[in-house]
Parts: sequence; C-alpha cells; structure tokens
Amino acid sequence: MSFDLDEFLPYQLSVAAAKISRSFAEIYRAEAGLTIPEWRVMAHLHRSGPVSVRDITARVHLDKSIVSRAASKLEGGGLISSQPHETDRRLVVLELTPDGNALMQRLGRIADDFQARLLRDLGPDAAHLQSALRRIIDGVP
Amino acid sequence: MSFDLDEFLPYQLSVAAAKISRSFAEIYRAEAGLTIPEWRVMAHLHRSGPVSVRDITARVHLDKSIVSRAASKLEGGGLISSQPHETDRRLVVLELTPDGNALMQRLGRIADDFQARLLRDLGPDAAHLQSALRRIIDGVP
DNA sequence: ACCTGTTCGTTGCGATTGCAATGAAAATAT
DNA sequence: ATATTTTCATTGCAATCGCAACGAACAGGT
Repeated sequence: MSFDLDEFLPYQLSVAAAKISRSFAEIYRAEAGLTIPEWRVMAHLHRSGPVSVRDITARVHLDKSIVSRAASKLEGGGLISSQPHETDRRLVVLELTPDGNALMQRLGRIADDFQARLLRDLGPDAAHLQSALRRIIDGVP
Repeated sequence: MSFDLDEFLPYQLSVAAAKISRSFAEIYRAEAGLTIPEWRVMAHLHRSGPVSVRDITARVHLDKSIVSRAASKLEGGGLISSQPHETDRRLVVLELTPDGNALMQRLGRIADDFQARLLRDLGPDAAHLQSALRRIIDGVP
C-alpha cells in the first residue's frame, strides 16, 4: 500500500481552503476591489473599533508588513483613517471611516449569506467541520 | 450585531490550512529539502507511476508552470526522471528514480504518522472534517 | 495533403509574499 | 539620568506564485 495524497488531511485542507477562498475573494474583489488581506483588516476593524496595527496582526493571522501595506492602501481609498496613539507614539491607531463602515455593512451581509449557503450545502457535517477547525486554529499541534 | 470574522468559514479554513501546512511543510523541508509543490509531485508520482505533467497538474491542484518548475528541480536532484512520450511527443513522462522511490517510502511513513497524530488530536470530529473537506473539494462551489 | 484550431510544456513577467533590516519610541536596567 | 534592550511600524529585497504568451506537436475538417 502506498501513501495516498488525496486522503492526506493537510493536502485536503489546503485544497479546500484555496477553493473556498478563491470563490469568496472573487465576490469582494468585484464588489469593492479588495484583496484578501484588505478584507481581513476591514472585517476586524468593523468589529473591534479603533485598534493598532499590531492588534490586527495578532488577531487576523497576517504578517505586520502585509497589514501595514493593506492599511495604507485602504487609507488611500478613504475606507480607513489612521492616527498616532495618544500616549504611545509608536502605535498607529486604525479606524473605519463612515465610508468604510458603510462598505463593511454591505460586505458583512454578503459574507453572512455566503456562509449560510455554504453551511446548507455542507449539511450535517458543517458543525463538526467548524469545531475541528477551531480546534486546529487555537491549539492542536 | 456586526460580522464576526472568527466565525467565518472561509477564514477559518484558510487559517487552519496555513497552520497545518506550515507545520508539515517544515518536516519534509528538514527531511529532504522539498517545497510543497515538489512534495505534491513526488507523492503523486509515487502512487501513479509514470505520468505526464498535465496529469499531475490536473490531479494535484497546481498550475502547470509550478509542476514544470518543480519537476525540473526534482530531476536536477536525481529524484525523478523525464522522457518524451512514446507516441505523443508533446508529452513529458515523469517517473520516480530509485532514489526518489526510496525517499517517498520514508516520507510516506512520516506523513502517515503525522496524519495519525492529527486525527487522534482532533477526536471524534475528524471523520466529519474529512467528509466535509471532500465535499468541498469535489463539488460544492 | 493542407489549413485551422487545440493541446502540451516551458518561459517571461508582474504582483504578492514573507523575512530581515531600519528607525523611532518606550520600557527596563544600571 | 543614562544606557541597554525591547517593541512598533514601515520599507527593501529576494523568492514564489499565477497568468499569459510562446513554440512545438497533434487532431480534425475540408
């Protein structure tokens, strides 16, 4: 018996993630011209309110260079604003502009719809899928 | 209620896949100096026997340019051999060398161990996870 | 047989990524 | 108070990726 790549979990995860990511990335690319890192930064800001780059970096699983570049592009597009932190002047505090907030409200609904359809298509395994993914994300290996 | 990225399936999938991939990629990088595409090509050749680049491309979810470059590096390292197809001279037939075969036998065992440990850590959700991933990979848009 | 369209693999090129280096600011130690 | 070390964010740079273009070989139609 030889090793079967198709049954190998890291491979399956990688292929499935790439497929879903592409499919959803295409939506907010067409809808708002956002890349994946930009989308993640926006989504996090929408929920967290004003936070520094390092907070986003930590919570959104992106390198700080990527967050930094995404932020400067989003700021250029008027979707977020940035200002130095009040007391600690190393930090840069990012925040959604009204435009950015409006966009995220629209995209949030679209994302929820996408998720709902996905969960429906996956059927009863969906809950276990999410539970396993959470387990992987915060802890397992 | 605002949108929660942490509960968003495409995001969870992407983060989980990246984490597992890194973790396993580090193993065969240290073990054999292989990259992810190279590993996938090797793994497929080990199971399929001699096949053309386009077959690998189709089954292993990599662009043909990536398979092509991976193949030429593997050939340089003496792990695979390539020769033109007998009747269709557009095709390049790839095949593991004895060295490549021996390496894959070793890596296959390591991969199986990795998978076993992962499944054990994930517990009862693991089966559902794989079933959901398979569903995503071949079908659900 | 000839012509057109298609398939295959390689290569070029722009864009993206991750890592390391940099410089500014703050925390900690002496 | 000064010096050393650490933390942040940005920037530079090399490596990688995906897409498109290309040349070679084949298939199908006329």
